[in-house]
Parts: sequence; C-alpha cells; structure tokens
Amino acid sequence: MADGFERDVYALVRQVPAGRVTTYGAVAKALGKPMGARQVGWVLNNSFKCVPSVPAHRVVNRQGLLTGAVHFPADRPMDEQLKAEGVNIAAGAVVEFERVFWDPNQEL
DNA sequence: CATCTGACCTAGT
DNA sequence: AACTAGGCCAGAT
Repeated sequence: MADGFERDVYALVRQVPAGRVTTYGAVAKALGKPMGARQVGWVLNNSFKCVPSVPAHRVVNRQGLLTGAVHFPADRPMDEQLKAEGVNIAAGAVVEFERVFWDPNQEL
C-alpha cells in the first residue's frame, strides 16, 4: 500500500473539481504511465475502502461511458453522484463529455 | 501452481 | 478508417 502510483491517483482524482470528469488514460499519463490505465481502475477499486472517499465517480473511460458504474454501490450509483454534481448522464454516458472533461495535464 | 480476466489505453497493421 | 496486438498489475478460478 502507499505505492507512489496509488497515492498519486488519489491526489489527482481528489483535485478534480465537481461537475468535471477525467479519464483513466489522462490520469495514468499524468502519473507517467500512459499504458497503465488499467492499474488506475484497480487503484480506484481500492479507493472504496480508502478514506477519505475518493470521487471515483468523476473518472470515466475515454468514451465518456461509465464503465465502472457496475462496481459502484447500489445506494449511490455513479450517474446519481455525477448528476448531483451537475453532470448530466444519458444512457450511462456523460453528456457533453468533452465539455466537462478535466485534463490533469492541462489544467493542473 | 498456472491461466485468464479485468473501472483501459496506445500503437501498429 | 477498422481491426489486431501489446502493455500494465493484481485478483479470482
């Protein structure tokens, strides 16, 4: 635990502003692992038991689809939290994904 | 113990 | 432009 990668993912995802979404590749690339997108997903999976809770719902795939919604708790689905933050969701995908997209390499 | 799959992405053909 | 292959790390069967 406390791997540089994991710690970086948490820090970066936590810095994502509400109403904005980022992608696994963007985060992975920001961490210096452009091909380590999968690991970002695994780290976020551990983030559920990590405190404070990491806004993993703000992380979606390159297509803007909420692929990880199935791994979210039924009490608080991904689209529900995103909608609560002002992000419109349609068909399990982010509306105007490019508009709400938050690039860690560009904004950070 | 070996093999495959999994919140994916990039590159090459 | 579409498809195939490769890469990353860990968990599950």
